[in-house]
Amino acid sequence: MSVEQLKNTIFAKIGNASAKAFGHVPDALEIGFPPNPEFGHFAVGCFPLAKPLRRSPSEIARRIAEKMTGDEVIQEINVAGPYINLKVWPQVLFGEVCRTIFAAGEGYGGSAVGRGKRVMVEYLSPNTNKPLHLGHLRNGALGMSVSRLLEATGHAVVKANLINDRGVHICKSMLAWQEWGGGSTPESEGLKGDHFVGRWYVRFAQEAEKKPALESEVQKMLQSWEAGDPPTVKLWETMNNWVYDGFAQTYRQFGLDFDVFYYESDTYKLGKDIIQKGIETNVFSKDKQGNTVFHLPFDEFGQEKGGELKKVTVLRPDGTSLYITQDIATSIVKVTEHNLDFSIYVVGSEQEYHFRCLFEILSALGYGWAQHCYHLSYGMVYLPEGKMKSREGKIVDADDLIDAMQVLAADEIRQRDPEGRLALDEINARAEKIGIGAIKFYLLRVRPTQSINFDPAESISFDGFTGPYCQYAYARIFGILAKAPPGADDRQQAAFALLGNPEELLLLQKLIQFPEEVNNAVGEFNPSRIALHIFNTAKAFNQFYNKHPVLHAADKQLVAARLALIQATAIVLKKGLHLLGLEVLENM
RNA sequence: GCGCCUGUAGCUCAGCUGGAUAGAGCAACGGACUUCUAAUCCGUAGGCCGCAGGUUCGAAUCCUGCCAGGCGUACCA
Repeated sequence: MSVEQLKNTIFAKIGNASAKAFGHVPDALEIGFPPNPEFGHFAVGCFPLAKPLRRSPSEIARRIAEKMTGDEVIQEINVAGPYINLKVWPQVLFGEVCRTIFAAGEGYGGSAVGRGKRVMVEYLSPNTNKPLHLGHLRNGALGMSVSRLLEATGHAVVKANLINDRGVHICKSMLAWQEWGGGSTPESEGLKGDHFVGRWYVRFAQEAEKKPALESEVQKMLQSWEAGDPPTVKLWETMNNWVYDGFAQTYRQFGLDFDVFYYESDTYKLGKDIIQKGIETNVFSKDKQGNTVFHLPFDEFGQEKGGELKKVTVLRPDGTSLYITQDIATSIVKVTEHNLDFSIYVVGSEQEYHFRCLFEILSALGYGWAQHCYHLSYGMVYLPEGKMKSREGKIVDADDLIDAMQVLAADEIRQRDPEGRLALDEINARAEKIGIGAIKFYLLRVRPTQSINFDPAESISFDGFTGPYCQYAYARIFGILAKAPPGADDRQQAAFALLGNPEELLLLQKLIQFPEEVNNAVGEFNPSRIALHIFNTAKAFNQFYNKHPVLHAADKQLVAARLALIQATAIVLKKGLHLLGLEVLENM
């Protein structure tokens, strides 16, 4: 009997009793958990029956419960006001839940709701003129987690990275390096490629302040690039490749991966072609200044103060393309190349208007799939004044933060290893999982719409509602399993009837709820639900751990039952952390 | 001005498809390691759920108005 079947059994029983009491079989009841495990294991509120039966929820609960008796599944039935609280025999409750989890393994919590659906998650989307920063890390953590959530629910996921590799900002670092670089390279300077290029971008800004004429030189360089001037294109390729090498290192370290890369240098021309065709079909028109524009429908966008329809410019008078021009093309390429059922864009909330316009234009161009495009918008990451400034300006550099977190984690590990038994490799391997886990968890633990006030002290904490706290619970379980004598976890020996104290019940409740939370998280594209639930699971385990021995429990059957319970817990913790992009450790 | 988001404990946030006494982490204070890793656990304290109306048997949750902050408001990305 699975957890689902257990719930169905309860529904059936209540349905029967309701039929006896009122001649009415309810269809809208929901099963939940009582606030206090002592009330029971499951709770059913009778509010939805109040209207059809025209009686108070309390009376309904009382009269239904009167018609119910215990059986081989239900141990006890209690009424508390409008709630029917049920206790299930512990051997059934713990036994069935553990068996369900073991049978599903790391598939526990997943489902097949997305089977046959192909979905693209575009995320990160950096510019190639400077290194990644904290905002990119939030984007990356979100994109990766949402991808894994979709995979866990049966979707075929294509992870995409859209690289903004052309434009005047790219030319700035090119020009600066050409002028003052003196042939230096990332190798010669011992710098990551993206940091090296970013340095020239900053240099340009400094020089341009002194000498404004540089701005027009950059424009000239952009024109050379668009004209395909070989030396300019060569320079562009060289510097972009340096950046890609640097990004690749950061992706690898932060655990981000992609199935496909799109480059705006590839799509911006296609964008122009699509606009041309759209002009012929009257989707676009020219305004007085010579811009090619799209008029936004009044119903959804309203109008300008002057009473005219709002409009989006899709081509400048000189025929050069804009951000949205390229995005129109990329959106179309994505769908046609990958036959998508759904296309997700993980991009900050400051671009909400942009995406509303983009999807509107795609619709107007006749692409019905535009309604299956979704902008996964997330809030900004704000920095406290004056803190964590890097030399390059008021940003938190992604690589610096990752390094700093690993150093802190390594310090913590050494504190726990005063005799210096651990090899340096082992310390570093653990520090990487812990440090990166801390960052990802910190960025994912609030819902995407919330902006994050980056608090350096809190972000580096390993206590409380953090990734390392959850990882530690897993490591503790592993520690117990490693010390268990051979055969101690023989499940034939496990007497689940001996389980049922409040700590065990709370822990079990978290294991039962996990699949539902995965479902909610996917439905809302909201990994924070997983973060919260995994934290609560880890906390429930720690509470149990602190109060009840596992290996030293009174008898073998109890040891085996508790081992099964914590093995099931380990599966849920690992799976949940995986959905957030965190790795587990067997020792911390 | 208009649009979207946010406002819950000193701080950071859950709860927002209405239901059992509003929860958690951090910070503060007090406890628990000869016992499966104390990166842990237990306890204390801390709240006109931004304000005002309305709907409801019942509102942090839904509706209206207002206040405060953030983002956006298109020829930047």
